[in-house]
Amino acid sequence: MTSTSPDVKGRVAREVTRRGAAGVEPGVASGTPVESDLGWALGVVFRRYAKAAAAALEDVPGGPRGYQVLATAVAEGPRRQLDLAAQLGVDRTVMTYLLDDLEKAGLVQRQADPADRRARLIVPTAQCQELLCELERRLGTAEDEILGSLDEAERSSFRMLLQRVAMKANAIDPVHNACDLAEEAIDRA
Amino acid sequence: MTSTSPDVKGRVAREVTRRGAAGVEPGVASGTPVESDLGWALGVVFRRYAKAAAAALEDVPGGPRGYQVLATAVAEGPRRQLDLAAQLGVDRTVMTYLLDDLEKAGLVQRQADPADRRARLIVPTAQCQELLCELERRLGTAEDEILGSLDEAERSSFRMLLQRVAMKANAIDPVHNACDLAEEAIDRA
DNA sequence: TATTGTTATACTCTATAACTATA
DNA sequence: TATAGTTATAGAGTATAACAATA
Repeated sequence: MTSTSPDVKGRVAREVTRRGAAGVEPGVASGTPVESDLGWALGVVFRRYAKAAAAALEDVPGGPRGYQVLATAVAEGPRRQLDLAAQLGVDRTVMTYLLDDLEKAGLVQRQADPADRRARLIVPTAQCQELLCELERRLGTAEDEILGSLDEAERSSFRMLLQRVAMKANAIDPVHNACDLAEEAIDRA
Repeated sequence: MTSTSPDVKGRVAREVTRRGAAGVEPGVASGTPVESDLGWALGVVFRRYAKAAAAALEDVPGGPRGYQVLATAVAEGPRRQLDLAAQLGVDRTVMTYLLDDLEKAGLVQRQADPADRRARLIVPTAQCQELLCELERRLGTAEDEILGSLDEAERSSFRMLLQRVAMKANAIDPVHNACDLAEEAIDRA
């Protein structure tokens, strides 16, 4: 635990992102002095969750991303390929590869949109529905493990606070604007 | 906001990682039904923080990773290049490039380790110290913005709970084991 | 002419392997 | 022989650009 750092000055030893906004590798925290740091804790928890989720979704083509496509397609009904890409924040070319794999696995089908023959509607198969139920279960288990150090009351408190922070973060960041896109999609339908 | 999802089944529409454990692009949440999900919230908050940190550390060679190197070097004193790499969880080849840039910017120097002429000690310069103070300030501001939706009491409560979750996550995951490496380093010195 | 989706290509980041200089 | 560090190379993953089909 870098247990050898009595000379840390203030928050200088903080752990920021542990990999920038683009890296991948795990990275480990360095211990005592940094553990009071938000960025460090956030990074550790997030990566732990990401790792657990990736493990739970290992057999899904495209991993977590593939899962998101399936979940969205099931939850919101058949959607056009490009809308799906925009909503999930993935590049449209990536979406092509992703769907190639998912289709090959028999989890979705590409159907021509009767309203616009250029577009393809992504429709989940029955097999997809089944799989999602199982994945749901696994992800729930993973969540519980992550929050294992908190009792029930703390857990719900933590979830609530995190939710509020997330809501604000999401509101501030005008990223891809899935909301607007979704809205448009309704109008179009 | 995917405001159009009255038919969501259970937690099927949850947002996992929004990019897998390896992706990069931002990705946006889809709204109402998923906002009760841990993975979604975690992803949003983490990415928001990562983004803010990256922006705050924009002028640091190597970005957040470069910052970590500097912070560690300052906090723990001159360390050997390879130990630093192991501790921060970066590949040793990446560390070479990283240090090339940091050295070019006059933030660190590579000095031959008198105890082992193969090794290089990474020593921060005075300029590095100055820069770190400024970066500390910026990062603190970024943190405050992230937690802007919480009042003081909630903020400290959130930090505490997150810390506990992080401690456990960090303990469970036997990743690179910076602790052991650090321990070894002491014995060696 | 603009847009959906595909393909091919290029770019970025990271890891692997080979090399040097020391030990 | 093994290790610290460098360099060159190859490998994912992503984004850009050109293309076909349709609007």
